[in-house]
Amino acid sequence: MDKRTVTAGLMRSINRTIILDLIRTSSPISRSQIACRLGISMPTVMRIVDLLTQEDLVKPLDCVEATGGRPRHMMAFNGGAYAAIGVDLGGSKMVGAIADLDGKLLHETYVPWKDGGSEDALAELCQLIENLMAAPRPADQKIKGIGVGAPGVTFSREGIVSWAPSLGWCNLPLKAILSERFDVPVMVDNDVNLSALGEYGFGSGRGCESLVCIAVGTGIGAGIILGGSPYRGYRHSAGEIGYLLPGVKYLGRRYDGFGALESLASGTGIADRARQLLEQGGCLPPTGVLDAQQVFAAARRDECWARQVVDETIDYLSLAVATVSALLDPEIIVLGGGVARSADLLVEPILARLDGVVPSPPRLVASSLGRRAAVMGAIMLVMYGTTEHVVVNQLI
Amino acid sequence: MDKRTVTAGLMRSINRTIILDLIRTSSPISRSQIACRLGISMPTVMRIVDLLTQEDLVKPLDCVEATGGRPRHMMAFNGGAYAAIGVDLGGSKMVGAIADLDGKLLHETYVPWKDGGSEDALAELCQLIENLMAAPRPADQKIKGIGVGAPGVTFSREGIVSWAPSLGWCNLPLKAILSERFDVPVMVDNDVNLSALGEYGFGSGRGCESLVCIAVGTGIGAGIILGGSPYRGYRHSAGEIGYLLPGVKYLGRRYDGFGALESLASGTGIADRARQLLEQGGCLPPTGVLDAQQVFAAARRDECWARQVVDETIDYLSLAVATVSALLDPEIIVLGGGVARSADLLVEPILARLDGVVPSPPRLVASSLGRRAAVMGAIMLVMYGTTEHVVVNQLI
DNA sequence: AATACTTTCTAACTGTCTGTATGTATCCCC
DNA sequence: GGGGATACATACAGACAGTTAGAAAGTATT
Repeated sequence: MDKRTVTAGLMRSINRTIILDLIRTSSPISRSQIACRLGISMPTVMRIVDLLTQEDLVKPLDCVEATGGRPRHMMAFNGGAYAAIGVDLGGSKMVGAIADLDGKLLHETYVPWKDGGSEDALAELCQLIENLMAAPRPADQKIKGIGVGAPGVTFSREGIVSWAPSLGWCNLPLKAILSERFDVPVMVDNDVNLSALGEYGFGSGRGCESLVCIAVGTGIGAGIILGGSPYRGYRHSAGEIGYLLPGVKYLGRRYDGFGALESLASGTGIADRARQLLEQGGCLPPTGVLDAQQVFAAARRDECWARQVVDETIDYLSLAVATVSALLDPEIIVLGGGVARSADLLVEPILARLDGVVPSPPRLVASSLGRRAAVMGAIMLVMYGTTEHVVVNQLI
Repeated sequence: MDKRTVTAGLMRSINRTIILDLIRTSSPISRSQIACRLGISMPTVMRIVDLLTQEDLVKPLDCVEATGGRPRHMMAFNGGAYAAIGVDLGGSKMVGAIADLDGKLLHETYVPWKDGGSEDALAELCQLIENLMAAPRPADQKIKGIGVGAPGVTFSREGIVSWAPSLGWCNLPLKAILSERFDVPVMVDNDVNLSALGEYGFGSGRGCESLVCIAVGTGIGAGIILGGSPYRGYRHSAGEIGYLLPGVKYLGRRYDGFGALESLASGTGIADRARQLLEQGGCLPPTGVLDAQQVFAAARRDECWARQVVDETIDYLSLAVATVSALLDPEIIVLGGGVARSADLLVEPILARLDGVVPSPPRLVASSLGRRAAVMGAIMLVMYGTTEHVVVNQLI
């Protein structure tokens, strides 16, 4: 595909993007500060900030700052003027929220999944969106759009969910369907990419240049943000670290739908390993069914079998973190997904195991958004996607 | 760091970059075709192509193409007008070349490394460059610059080799030294990044959007090209796949200077494993010393011990390829480095092992530039680095 | 308190670049 | 040789960022 040529209009879009991002991350800030910080002339800043103010994306504050000369009039990002709807279609649940562009939650819903076919999932999604739209919020607040994260392969540019087995969706043109029905812009992406975007915009990775979010839940996946932009790969399957191989002996098999690493270290894998260990030892699992949460709880109580399962989990996750660090060297690695609720048991031991193992040890932190990460990422996706968000890059 | 704002001048640079790249990859091409292909107006194409012609980067051809109307005057990239010098400082050798911007080699030298200290390496490098500059070439051909690939950690923007143990260099401002001495632009980068850039520009990965070059030599490293640009990571240590861990049991150790994977599957590692196996079996290595080349040669003769070593090597490399594919999903993976001379023994078996293992199987091919990859990458680096090479990217 | 100084903000103008519109050149086909 | 088609050329208009100079609104100084 050919690169994009530039006209005066796109030049304005690029500068607008940069100024808006600066205001968003540095409010309150005055126009002269923007000019100085970006090395851009005052009139240009004036013109663009005026436009942003007209669009309600930026608002002047009352506060001024003394400088020895004429005082600065401070401006701020006006995230409250718009709301966005974000939905995270998980493997076993659906989390939806409506929030303003500052990331302030206005309303949130959580719907556990009834196991149904494709039609049902779509109908429930529409119902959820309708409920969120009806939630009470400031009278003059407009809706910017809807962002949806789907568990599977997505073509985010086209807005198509190409393959989401847990929903029974195949080549579903979700963007077309939803934007037709709700008459607002709709953005679609992979749920793990959205988690990464959420952490990048509102969570542990705020202000970072590059970030990888390792989401450990039903499966394991990684969302990759490089230079502020989600990296999706040539065949839309970057970040599929559930398919990493924790050893040569995992080579000779087929992994259809579930990868080698995730069959060991995902929530499901943790529970499986615990069950096996207990059965081996002659004990029955505590309550018949057993999930990762219970394993971690038992490990906190220092039960021997659970400690062993958790230790092995730490080993496997260390492998994943080492891989990401050695290959991509991101500024920060965020541990997310359901298992991240037990991140306090994981982060330090993983870092300890990586000492001396990888060339430059990563910053590894727990998700600060928890199960809301993908939803917040969807808000971010809408914010970026509804205005031309474009930057220049120096090759080399 | 703040993103870059745009003025009319940078707008011109961007469009210039895109037009030049199109001419380079699609010569011969007419100006009207460029306008049509890029969706840009004719006058703009005219103006920029005129400038490029004045700079001698583009030349009009005599040939015309009938169209039913006024025939197209074809233009072509004029790579022959400039030469660039590329040097690949390997762990055990120094390869240098002078080539024109089409990638046509004019002269090449190969200097095996005498083991000396920092001063020696630099002096020999300077000598090599001087020899290359003195090589006979077309009279009117100007020299665009010098590109150097160093085996270690480099800060390519600053032109500093921060840590190259095999040369004894630490924080050496190579760019400053060489550009002072030779009075031409100098670019510095990691040798593996340059191999990737070479394959991307002139080798197996020509025209690809993203590429990972896995270089298996004394060590193992990967060069990563995403969106036409080398990706180097936040701490300049992306692509260090020599440090991948082929199993949980490799966790509890320290790897100083040599990673887990490369101690098994690099040229050195292959020789080590072969030696161990032979000693175990009571045989002595054929000639006392033993290197990877000999192991592959023996495997071709179907000697049992060598087949086993090669099979294990294939397993380890499959792990590396699977990792790259699962995490980055590049358009193409190129197998390079010294071991790639035996790529015919490796590529097919690796692909076979990956069938059903990774979500979307990669295109895996052998390097087509061989030991010249990094040198050609250096040429590429000079070509990109000496003119403002800049593009726009849509975030999201 | 009046003045000088400093910094922010505003307005008019200039320069650069791309696009549009129109004109010209050069072929093929009849 | 004329009509049609396509490529190339030129003149002008529009959009945008930068420059310059000046007004506004404070603080420091005398």
